[in-house]
Amino acid sequence: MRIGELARRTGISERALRYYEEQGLLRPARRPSGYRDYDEGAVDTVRDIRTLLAAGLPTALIAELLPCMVNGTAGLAPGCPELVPYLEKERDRISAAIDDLARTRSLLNAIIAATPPENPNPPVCDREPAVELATR
DNA sequence: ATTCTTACA
DNA sequence: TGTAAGGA
Repeated sequence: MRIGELARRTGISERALRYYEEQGLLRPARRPSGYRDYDEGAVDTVRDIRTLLAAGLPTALIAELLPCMVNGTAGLAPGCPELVPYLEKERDRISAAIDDLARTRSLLNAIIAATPPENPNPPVCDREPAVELATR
């Protein structure tokens, strides 16, 4: 099938599918026309790629692990025990990131909590804002 | 009509 | 990642 059909059947944009190929996650054949030609298995492969990306794995690692993954009753799983350490390493990296953000949040909370009580008479900011505050 | 590559108000 | 441009 061509990229359009795969995009439809997976719900993934053609842009993303081409990106996955660029990252070595998909290797579709090419037609004489230059059009990419995906086999049926590509549908499942894309699903697995989405799963792994959602799990926070970097594309470089996904490219290496993907061919070794299998589908057990519990879903996508490592094909052999040797892969587990790689997954655990990523999990630890994510845990560390969560901890970092938690610390950042605490700091921000402290700043917010330090807000002065309601002022009887209006504003005290005499300076003009250095930049426009984005309205998002 | 589809897809391809390249590039970025 | 979206999207526009310019070709096949």
